[in-house]
Amino acid sequence: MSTIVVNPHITDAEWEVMRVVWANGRVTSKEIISILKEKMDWKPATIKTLLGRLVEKGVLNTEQEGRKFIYTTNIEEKEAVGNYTDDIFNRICRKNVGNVVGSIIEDHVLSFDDIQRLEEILEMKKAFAVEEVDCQCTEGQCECHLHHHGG
Amino acid sequence: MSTIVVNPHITDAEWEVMRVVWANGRVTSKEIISILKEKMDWKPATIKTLLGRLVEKGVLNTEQEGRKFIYTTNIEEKEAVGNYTDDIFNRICRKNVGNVVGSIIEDHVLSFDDIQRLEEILEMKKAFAVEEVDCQCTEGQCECHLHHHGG
DNA sequence: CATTTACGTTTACGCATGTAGACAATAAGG
DNA sequence: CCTTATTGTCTACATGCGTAAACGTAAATG
Repeated sequence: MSTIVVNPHITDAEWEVMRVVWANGRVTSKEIISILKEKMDWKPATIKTLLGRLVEKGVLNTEQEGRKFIYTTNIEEKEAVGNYTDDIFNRICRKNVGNVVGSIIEDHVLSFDDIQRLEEILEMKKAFAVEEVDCQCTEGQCECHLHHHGG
Repeated sequence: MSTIVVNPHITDAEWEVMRVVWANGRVTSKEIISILKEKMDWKPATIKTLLGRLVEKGVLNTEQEGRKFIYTTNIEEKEAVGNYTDDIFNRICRKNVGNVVGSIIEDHVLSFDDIQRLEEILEMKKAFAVEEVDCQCTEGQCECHLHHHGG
């Protein structure tokens, strides 16, 4: 039984549905519709479409239970979030990752525990830190190469 | 002179073009086409379309210089990246921001300087840290509320 | 058993996006 | 001045996405 899980794109609208599935584990369309009723100004049909697409893409599973279907996820939230964050960091120069992380931290509220955990992670990262991060950008797509052709 | 800069969406393809503009400041379409020639398997026409759309959206400026146009950005990279990162953090529970940042750090190479800078930022954040981050999710979209209705 | 209700599937449609050819205008060169 | 090359604009088209109505089918209910 090999569950092949690829990396399908979860769109904005679909993500709203996925959050409900991730938070609740086993849900019916009815529950999802009810939970999203207020936040999203969607007709039930809209959610049904999204569910259909998510099943089609293999992001969600269905098990028929009596007359209704139970939806479960094939992709954990952590994984989906990871894919999403990877997208960002593929859009910037690697040399810049530290700065972007810095900005993220500055812009968000953290708990004491969060901070402590992050400090621990940083402590561990020191063992693998480099003098200068390697720029992997195509020449002309980041400033790192500027000194190569004297601008 | 008030430069009103909104927050238009920069698509994946457009981003490739923007990176060239951000890295080089003042560029012609010819330069962009040349820089992206190998990385993206695009016909020159494709880049022209993207440039047109970016100008239309107000992301890029054009100044006519002789026969050709010089493209310059209206939106700094940092800002665009910020918009992008905000998207992610709007997709997850605030309580989870710390963990996501932790994963990002774990997954990327950092320099000693990066780590030190991040440590400094964390140090400063301690002054504003909270005991527990406030969950702002719609009920049913994250696990924080689970204990409210005993599931 | 007939009717109503609930739920998934099919169809629909406009706008965004990736990709690019065709066309127009203008500068350069002969 | 006419031809050619260059560069921006217009048009095109398939697919993805947001949004939703219509439809079919099966379960619940009377």
